[in-house]
Amino acid sequence: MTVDSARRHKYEIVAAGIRAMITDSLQPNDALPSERELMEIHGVSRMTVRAAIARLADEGLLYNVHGSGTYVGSPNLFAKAPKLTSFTEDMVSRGHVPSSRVLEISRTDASSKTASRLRLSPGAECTRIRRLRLADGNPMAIETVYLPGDVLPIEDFDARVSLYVQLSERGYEIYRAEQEIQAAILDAESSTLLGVPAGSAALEIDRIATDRRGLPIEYARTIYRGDRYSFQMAVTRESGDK
Amino acid sequence: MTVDSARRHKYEIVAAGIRAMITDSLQPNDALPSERELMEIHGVSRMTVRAAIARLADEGLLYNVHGSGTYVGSPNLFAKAPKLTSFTEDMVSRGHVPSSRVLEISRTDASSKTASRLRLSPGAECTRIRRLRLADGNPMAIETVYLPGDVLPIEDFDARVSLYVQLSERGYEIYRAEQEIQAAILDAESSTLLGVPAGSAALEIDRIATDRRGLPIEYARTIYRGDRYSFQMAVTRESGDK
DNA sequence: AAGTGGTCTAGACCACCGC
DNA sequence: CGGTGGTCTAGACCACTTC
Repeated sequence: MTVDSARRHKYEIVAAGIRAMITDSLQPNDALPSERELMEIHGVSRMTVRAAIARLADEGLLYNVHGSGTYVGSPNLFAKAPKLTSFTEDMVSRGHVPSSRVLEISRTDASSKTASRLRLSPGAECTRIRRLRLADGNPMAIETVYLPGDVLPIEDFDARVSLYVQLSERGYEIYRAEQEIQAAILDAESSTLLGVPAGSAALEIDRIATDRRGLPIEYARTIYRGDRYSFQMAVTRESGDK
Repeated sequence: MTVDSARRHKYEIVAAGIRAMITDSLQPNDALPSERELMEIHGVSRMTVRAAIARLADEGLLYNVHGSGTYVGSPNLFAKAPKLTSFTEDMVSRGHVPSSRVLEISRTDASSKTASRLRLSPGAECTRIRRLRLADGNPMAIETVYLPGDVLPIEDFDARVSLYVQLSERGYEIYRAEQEIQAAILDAESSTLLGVPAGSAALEIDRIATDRRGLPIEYARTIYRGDRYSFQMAVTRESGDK
């Protein structure tokens, strides 16, 4: 039984019902009952059925064919579209146990580049946190985070608590980010920290994270070991169209 | 005037109207008229207004705050969520002129890895196309594409026409893909082709592309010059939730 | 308390697919 | 042609923010 009585919205109940129907008795590319049939099955209006289906289609669990029907997606397509995650969340979702070692916490004046990324005036105060990030106790990445000074003053940072949780507690809710993924080669210092030979391949991910209003909250540069980390995602054609 | 009389759906007309309103007279974080007001302005029902707003919010142009209003997003957040693009489309959107040089076209028996990626039986026939990809005449990437033999027999391939167009003409509509982005280091052959020193950093993007039903159509491995190419995208938190 | 977006109903017509 | 998903209407109540 997948009944979840704690759900608040009807479309969530319907979505759960469809999920159960798929795992119980449907194969990839099988047709779902029509939207009108699902209305009667769940005793809801068509819009509610469609809201549930839209949700599941976003996840790649279903796909629609206009004029024909709604079908079950293929199992190898369940990989989800990329979303904004902290290192901690990312590692947990990959089945690793995350941890970290603080390399540096300091208050600095923003460089012109950092200032423009965080939309601060040049030379404004910011907090810089550099950490070695580990997965299952093994070095995975080196992360350098810059925060505007008033977002998280250096003296308030608690190394034992997830950064995103600390930010949330102070009223800064990260919502959106722009990321850039580049290839890099490890220098002597980084390769030593990560425990690989100098000159090894690495993945560098730069991120500017903002709240809903577009106010920059975090600029992070993370250097991942190329031999242990890759970035995976599902993409579709005609993103907004359809 | 942004009036587009050729639009088919009402929500597209409303969306165009909101777009014009933003560029004409609104600043980031300004509030939009309420949904009820927009109903009257455009003479449509509320659901139509909401469909238009949802569209624009997906693009990052707007954001909603429950109980408060709908607001204009920040201009630096207009970068869009990643979507499935061919090399040609990707380069054009970056403002480059794409071209390519065919290095190899052959019919091969799928290796066990390739076969499993394309969901073929091991040793099945497939078409392999290896091309040097250029942007503005300069080497940018080396792309190796594998297609199931019945999707595009080797003798039907036309090097002068975009691969995705050829596939579409044969009834294979690519819709979705899973991509993996990794760090790599160029070997002697690749670095020569790309015109950079051996040992340079590179970005490797592996892609399995399928149609709506999840049927694999293409497996592509592309090695990009690390000094000229980076992968950029916008991500949000709580992808499906909200 | 008033106004906002979020969910939901019970209908309707249209565009498209397959027989 | 009937059945399907896509769009749309004109209402309603709820959850939340703001004052």
